[in-house]
Amino acid sequence: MGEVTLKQIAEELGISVTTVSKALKNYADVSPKTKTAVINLANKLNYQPNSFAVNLRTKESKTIGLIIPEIVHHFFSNVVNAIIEKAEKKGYLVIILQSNESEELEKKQIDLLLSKRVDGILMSLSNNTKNLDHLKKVIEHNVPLVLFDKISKLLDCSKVVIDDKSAGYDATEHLIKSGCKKIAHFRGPLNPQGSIDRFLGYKKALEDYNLKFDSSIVFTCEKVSFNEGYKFAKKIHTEHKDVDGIFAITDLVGIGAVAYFNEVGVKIPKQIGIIGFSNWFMASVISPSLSTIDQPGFEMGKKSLKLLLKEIKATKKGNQIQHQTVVLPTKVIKRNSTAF
Amino acid sequence: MGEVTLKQIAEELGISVTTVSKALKNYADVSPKTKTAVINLANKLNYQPNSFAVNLRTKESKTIGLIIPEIVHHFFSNVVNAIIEKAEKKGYLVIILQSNESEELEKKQIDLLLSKRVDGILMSLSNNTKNLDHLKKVIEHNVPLVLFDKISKLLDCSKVVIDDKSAGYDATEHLIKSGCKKIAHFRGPLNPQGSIDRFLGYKKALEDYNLKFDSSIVFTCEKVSFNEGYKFAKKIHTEHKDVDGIFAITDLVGIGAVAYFNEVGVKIPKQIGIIGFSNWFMASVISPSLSTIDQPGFEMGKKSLKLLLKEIKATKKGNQIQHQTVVLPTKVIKRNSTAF
DNA sequence: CTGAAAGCGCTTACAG
DNA sequence: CTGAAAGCGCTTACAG
Repeated sequence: MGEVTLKQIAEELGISVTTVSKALKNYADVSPKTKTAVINLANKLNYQPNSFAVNLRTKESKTIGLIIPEIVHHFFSNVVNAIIEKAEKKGYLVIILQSNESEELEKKQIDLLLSKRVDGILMSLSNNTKNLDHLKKVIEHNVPLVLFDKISKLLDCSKVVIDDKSAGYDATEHLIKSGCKKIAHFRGPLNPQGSIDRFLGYKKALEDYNLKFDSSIVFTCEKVSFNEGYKFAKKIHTEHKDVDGIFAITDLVGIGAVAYFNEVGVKIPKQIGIIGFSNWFMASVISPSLSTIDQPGFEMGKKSLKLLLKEIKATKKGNQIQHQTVVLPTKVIKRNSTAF
Repeated sequence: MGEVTLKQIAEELGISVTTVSKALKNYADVSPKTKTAVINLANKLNYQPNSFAVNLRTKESKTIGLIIPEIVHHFFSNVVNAIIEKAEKKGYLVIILQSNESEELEKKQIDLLLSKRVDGILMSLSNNTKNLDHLKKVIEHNVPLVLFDKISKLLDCSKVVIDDKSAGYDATEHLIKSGCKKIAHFRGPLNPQGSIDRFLGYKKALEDYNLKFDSSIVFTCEKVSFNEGYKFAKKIHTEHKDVDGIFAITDLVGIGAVAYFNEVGVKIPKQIGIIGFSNWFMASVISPSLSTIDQPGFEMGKKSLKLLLKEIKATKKGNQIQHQTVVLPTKVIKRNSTAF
């Protein structure tokens, strides 16, 4: 199939490429008659502008890049869902890359996206990203960048987050108000700000309610996995019999704990209350259903994209960009794993 | 930041753009001295070829399109995971679009990808796609197309699938061998080939083992959801007390059934055996854990991509393409929801 | 070993 | 209202 070009239409109609281009773009200075003739022929030939040529001329790709740690993940797949759906409606396509929690891969991917000349980049940092030079490069290149969920406070760009500290506080407070007196925390890795903040919220809640903080019942998940939840629950059960509440960094970890206690016959929430984080579907259907914090993935994707498109538009116009940080609300979802 | 171009390098070095281009592409007919000088300066200036120009010249975008029904889905997110990971390694970027099970959207997305001039398209059909003209268009445009999982037999292109009929047979046979005498099926929607084939496999197994087929215990899921599994389980429990086995079209539906029976105190697998389909993580951690059919999503993504890249290469060379259909193996995963 | 020239397909400032 | 011309940044066949 020879692709139809402006030139072909022009020749067939005996007019210039310029006029064809203008007619198709509905410029005012083309006679209605010519316009109609061009449009009809273009339709008949099923003309599609060559986007490579358009890109080169306009210096826009109408494509945005998205980097997330992993796509097989309840929260991120929801964010992705929102982003590609909304982007499509606005005329943008989305290239998705996974960092697999690797700083090195993340660096390469940024270079890739930059060399592809995406119009903007949306991303959530890998847990292991410490050096931020690759991201500063994006900013220096004047490519709009919006960070969501896993962000770095050191980066001068727009961000969309939840308040992890207050969410961690709420989760812990919910356990306390459910009657828990000794609350363990299965925390996330040491590096990411989100898991630090949830931990700080946990600590603050204990403090406010006069419960002693005890570092021996704070366990650190490296992988944030079902197995870690299971393993730490076992540790609690065998070495810390007095613990009567657990705040798990994610639902998956919480579900691991639930599975362990179900197995050994410890009654939830009677003997121990458990709350997770994220509100993924699974949490609502296990038995007992898991109380959790609702983390609005779809909203976060939507908002991030909106901010990015705004910045892309501003950059194009050469306007100064006002970076902003949007904090999305979270809420406690009470289910059967906590008695309240 | 003014972008660095070949022209700038050429001027700075006092040589021609042609030579710069050749040096950077390691052509043989450039003196080592010139080559070194060019490469050094290019590195120093952090030169990146303008991909828009390269695309226009080479008529390749090094980008492939991927359309799936939905991304928030265990099976598809695994396929996507494989595709973007492998594509990146091969120098291809992936644009992902969701059809949301809409034929109309799917059509639009094909046009979008075609107008973006992706080098090839990977896709899994929406359940509601009946007219295939948009896909024939892809083939006519000479853009390589590989269908996976949800395919149409009417399309002349490469395909990667599982044998749904034999997998459905295996699932049903597993229930029979576990001692079930009256087996219900919570089937998928009427249109997609996969759910038809699983149903046929179910029917065939009943036949082979001399169990009577009874259409009143075949329920059709429109949404393939947890709620449908729950609802149909309830129907079974109240109206078909003699049913002692259920083959659910997916794990999610199966888990809905498990949830219902747990709630009303029906013992699984003692009173009723249940098997799902797909082997998503959740199936392994609910209680009782759900027996299922392992559906190799990652493998399917990997294989589909491999086929597509092969066809892209062949098309570029103008070679004739041999379409092929790859059937990936599935296997029964025995867990605690079936007694065997 | 080097470079002038053509061309990929489009857009747009400018002249008439 | 129309079109010739320049140009986006690259690649490559061709000449020397």
